[in-house]
Amino acid sequence: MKITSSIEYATRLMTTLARAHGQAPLAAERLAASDNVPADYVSQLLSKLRRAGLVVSHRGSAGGYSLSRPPADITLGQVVRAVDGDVFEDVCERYDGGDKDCRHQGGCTISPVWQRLGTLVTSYFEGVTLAHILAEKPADCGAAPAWLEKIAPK
Amino acid sequence: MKITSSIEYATRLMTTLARAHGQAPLAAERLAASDNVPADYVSQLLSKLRRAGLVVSHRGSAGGYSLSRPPADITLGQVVRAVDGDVFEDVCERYDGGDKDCRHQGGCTISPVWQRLGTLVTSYFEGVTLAHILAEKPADCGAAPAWLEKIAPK
DNA sequence: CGAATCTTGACTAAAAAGGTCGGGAATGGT
DNA sequence: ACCATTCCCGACCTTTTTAGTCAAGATTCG
Repeated sequence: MKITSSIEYATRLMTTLARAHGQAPLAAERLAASDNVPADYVSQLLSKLRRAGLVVSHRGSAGGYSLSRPPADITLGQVVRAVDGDVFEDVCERYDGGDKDCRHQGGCTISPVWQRLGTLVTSYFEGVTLAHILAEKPADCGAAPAWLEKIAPK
Repeated sequence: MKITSSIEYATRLMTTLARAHGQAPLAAERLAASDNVPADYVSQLLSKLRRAGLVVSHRGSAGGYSLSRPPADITLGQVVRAVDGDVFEDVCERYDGGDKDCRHQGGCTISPVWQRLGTLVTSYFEGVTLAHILAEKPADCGAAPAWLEKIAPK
């Protein structure tokens, strides 16, 4: 299980856009450079983010992208769904387990485990907004900022 | 993000073995048939599970596999690690984000989000044992059994 | 008009997932 | 001792997904 590059990249782009919220739009090429993402790939991701309604674009010189709404109103879940489809794919639909082990037969003790994990991950993503990410001061990887404690207490 | 077939299959196999714990070993071929997993694939998975010390094998006729310890002492995390390596891959190691966005530069506001998700998923997997899965009566997919509430309250 | 910028879809290369195959090495029953 | 049964292991193959590239076209601003 892992975070794909699409998700990583899109999150970086959105974070950078969030930082520039209220200011002039940022061109794809500038975003690519500042976030260290391949330029042509950025366009693709931004298009998806636009189709999902998370960013708005302006063409022409001085054009570019900006957030469609305040950082606090955009969740990571929305970003992930925009670029990668479902946050968590339903395993029961892919491997139906023949006669014994999945819901298609109505008797299944394993599925609830996957279902609940899906819920857990999905609600985690829904709980994190761009504003959360911005609010936090740069910190070493692995440090758990305070706001995360509320979403995912341990 | 999704559950791979290796994980799904391995979980089925382990659950079946757990059900037969204390009884005679089960041959790979029988396991394959009862869990509806390709036979040659099963062997591969069982070998990995054995190398990880989760099952023991017996050769010869009447041979087969059985759990190496009681179902309550085997977690899903151990199963996942046995067949798929890390439960959750560290995204920071793959995409280092150049100068700005990751720990390599010591300033990173996004990484904690992935780190915490990793922790969340990992500890979820660690919290579920084969005994938990066995204890639950067959139920429709999506139903959340009581014991899951303790591990992943919602 | 023309430069800057987005838009789209097709294309490709590399990696991972998913699965297959075959030859060999133990083991237990008879 | 023999032999069927079963595990053991690595190499191989196919398909899907991921990651990235490219080029032609459509808008917009100055």
